[in-house]
Amino acid sequence: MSKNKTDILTLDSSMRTLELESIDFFVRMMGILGMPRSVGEIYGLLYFSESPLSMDKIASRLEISIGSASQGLKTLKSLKAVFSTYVPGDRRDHYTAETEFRKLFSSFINDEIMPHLESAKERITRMEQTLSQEKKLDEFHLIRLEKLKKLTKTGSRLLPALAGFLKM
Amino acid sequence: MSKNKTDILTLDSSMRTLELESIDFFVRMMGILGMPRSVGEIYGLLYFSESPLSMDKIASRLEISIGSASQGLKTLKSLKAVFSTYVPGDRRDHYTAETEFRKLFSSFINDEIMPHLESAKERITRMEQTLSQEKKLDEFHLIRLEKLKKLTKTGSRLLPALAGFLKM
DNA sequence: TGCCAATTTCATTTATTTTTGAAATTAATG
DNA sequence: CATTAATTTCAAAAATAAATGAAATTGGCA
Repeated sequence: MSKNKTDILTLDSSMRTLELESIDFFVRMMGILGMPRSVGEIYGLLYFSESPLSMDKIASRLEISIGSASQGLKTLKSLKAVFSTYVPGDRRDHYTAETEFRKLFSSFINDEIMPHLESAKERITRMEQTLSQEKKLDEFHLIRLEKLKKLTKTGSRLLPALAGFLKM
Repeated sequence: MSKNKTDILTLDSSMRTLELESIDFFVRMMGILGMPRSVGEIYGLLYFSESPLSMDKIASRLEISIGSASQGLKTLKSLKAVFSTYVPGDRRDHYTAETEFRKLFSSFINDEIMPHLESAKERITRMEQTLSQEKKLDEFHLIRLEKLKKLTKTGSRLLPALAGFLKM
């Protein structure tokens, strides 16, 4: 289907302007969070789309490959940033953006940050063991380690709380 | 000097273990924040170093080029994550890690996040102008835009407050 | 069941980022 | 102020990440 630009041209030009700004907006936002361009593009497109879009429509509107679209949607689905919507009479999946940012942050924090914090804690435990094997009492390194512990503890308390606290 | 591993071998092996864990720790942490490997390595080395280190000592301990060390220190200085310490009788600069994480977050938020939020706000303003030029009242897109506004507003209030709130 | 559209996967290509290394610059010391 | 150590800069190389495109897989439907 629509490998041409018919879809684009059916939008009036202010809508297209808006769509492009939205895509640009989310490409940058997702960029801050370390997400690849295509992920931001897809989310930005869906965010301002009134109807759910199929994968091939997404790919053709954004002029990216279906491989990229599939990969990007996979990422977005795993972050719960996008979900499939049933469209009668069409066997393709159709996608809608999750627009409650609180949810997005919540799964971003859980999926992308918390695992790192957990392994950081394990590493700190290992460091404590190493240090306690030392005969001499090493004040300096003990203090440094305490700071790291506080850092990870604060992080793993604060971040999930934060997502819950948001009203968006 | 010391292009050989004399420096390393003067550390007893538990200290070296600790140093390596610290480097690894911060390589990963900084990685989450999108910082290159060398930046994490340098910070990790300095974090667990009792004395300030010169650039060439940093480069040789980490086995990275002086170009990388210079570049990485530049980044860390701009983030106020590292500062120069005067060492008598040595004409080289010596570096010490800032260990108050609150400060680090604060300048990270100010330097790396806030500018994006500011330009996001400008983009939203432009989008509102585009939308208001439309004759028909477009409920859907208005709501979406409102959400974006709330997002940027919440972000630019919450993030700086957060850094101030931290006790680390 | 067998067909075919839709989607996923993944090896290869392309683009981007980081590191290197050497030349240029800066700054301290005799 | 000339010399040389220290540092920065930046073009090129190396490493890494992302996108492509085609083959493999999945899953609905006749």
